[in-house]
Amino acid sequence: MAESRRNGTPAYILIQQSVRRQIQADQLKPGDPVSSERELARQHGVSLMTARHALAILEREGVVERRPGSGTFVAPPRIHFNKLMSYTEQMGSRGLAPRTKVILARIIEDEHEIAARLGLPGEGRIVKIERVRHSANEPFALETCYLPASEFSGLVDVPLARTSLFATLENDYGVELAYSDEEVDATVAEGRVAQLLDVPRGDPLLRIRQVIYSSNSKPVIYVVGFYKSERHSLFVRRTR
Amino acid sequence: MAESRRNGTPAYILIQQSVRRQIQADQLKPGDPVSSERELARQHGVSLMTARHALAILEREGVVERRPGSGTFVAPPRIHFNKLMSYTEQMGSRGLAPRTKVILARIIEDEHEIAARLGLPGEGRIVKIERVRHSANEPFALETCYLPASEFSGLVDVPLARTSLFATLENDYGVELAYSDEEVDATVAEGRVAQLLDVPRGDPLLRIRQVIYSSNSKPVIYVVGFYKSERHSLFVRRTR
DNA sequence: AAGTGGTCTAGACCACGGC
DNA sequence: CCGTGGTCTAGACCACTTC
Repeated sequence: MAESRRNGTPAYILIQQSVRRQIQADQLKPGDPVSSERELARQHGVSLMTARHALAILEREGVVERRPGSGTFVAPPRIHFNKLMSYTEQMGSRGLAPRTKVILARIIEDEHEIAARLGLPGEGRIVKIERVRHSANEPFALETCYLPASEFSGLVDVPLARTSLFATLENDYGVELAYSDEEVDATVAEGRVAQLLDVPRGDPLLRIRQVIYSSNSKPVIYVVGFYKSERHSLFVRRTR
Repeated sequence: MAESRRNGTPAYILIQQSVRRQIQADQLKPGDPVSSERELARQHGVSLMTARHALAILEREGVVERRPGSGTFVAPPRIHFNKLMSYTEQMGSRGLAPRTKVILARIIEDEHEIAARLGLPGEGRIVKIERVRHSANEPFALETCYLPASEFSGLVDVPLARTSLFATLENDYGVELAYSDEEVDATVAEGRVAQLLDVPRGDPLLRIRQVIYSSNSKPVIYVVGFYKSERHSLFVRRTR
């Protein structure tokens, strides 16, 4: 095998990264042609199939569009359908600064239903973090996260107002978040939720309950979120 | 190139089909091992990379799971996350009989916003179909569909109370539905919607606006749906 | 040790797009 | 026409799981 890999990283991932970097650095804009398969293969000293593999994954992720007979092009600014992203990442991808207020961060017990969602025994200790998300100095979401305290009790001391929960988990705890299953429905604002979101009671809210799993399919976070309806909608892509 | 293709169909698609057939015919149940890459390659007289390609696609579709060092296995009966299904199909998959009442089916004009969603010129004629979905003899959803009248004006005469719109489009019109983009938010029941759904005004409703595209990426249907919240929630899977 | 999936090579021919 | 992506070959080594 040619020494196309610097360390243990597969060559096709290095190629993806190099293309992604060019897009991120605005050297390539939507619609611009990406180096062709043959070109990438040559540049990286790699076989054609390997360069193809890299582009195939970028295409599947929607980063790039391939037009047979014509070339490979940077995909138009896509809405990130069905993409698991933290609030920080979502805001960042729109060039906005996230603002978060932590309402509560402590360890709770005897929440059997939540423990069950996390696959924990009934009396499992749980980290509970309640945050209000702001945009334009106005609250628009209330998100309550629950995590197993056995692994993540240290989170209660992390300054989550300015640190991303996703980033902390991935960087400091070595957790690789992989996917989430969400249940979406509609409710109306009441009591504490109405108060924290600063909306009249009776206003419609989108409620999203999600379980986020790590790459080994273990539940890591259970999140219940309430979103002001006129400020937030959810985009989903379904395929047949 | 070896004559691995009978007609013009690529070999990797034929391999996919053969695996799918075995699963469909219950010869392979969830958890059962699928023939290994090398075995499939031999069976189909094809190179390893080609067999791999076939399995890679089946994996991406969630049909199959690959465990390095171990094998490839039929994926467990997956909940159809992010799957584009008609109401009829959804009910059918739960063993329930669909019940639908057609409120309105006619051709409208001068609906510029809707025409825009369908990619039509402003004054395009549009088929509008309004239906109430029932379950347990109780209305739970109001769905309004819009389609370009240029192609689908015949739909106003189809008995859509007992015929699936998806099935009609796919069978009678030769349209291949491919994917949909949905925007989900929360509203409250008001006026005509509250009346048709038989709920008090002010009750929370889930609103889903979706554009359904055919396989050539042309918008075919625009649907606005209102769903009783306590009877309906939406499941979404996101991946990182 | 044998078998599996994951990565990779160095070529090949095809259909199609744009000039 | 040449360059592009799409398909394909006949091998190879690796890390891993299973026995």
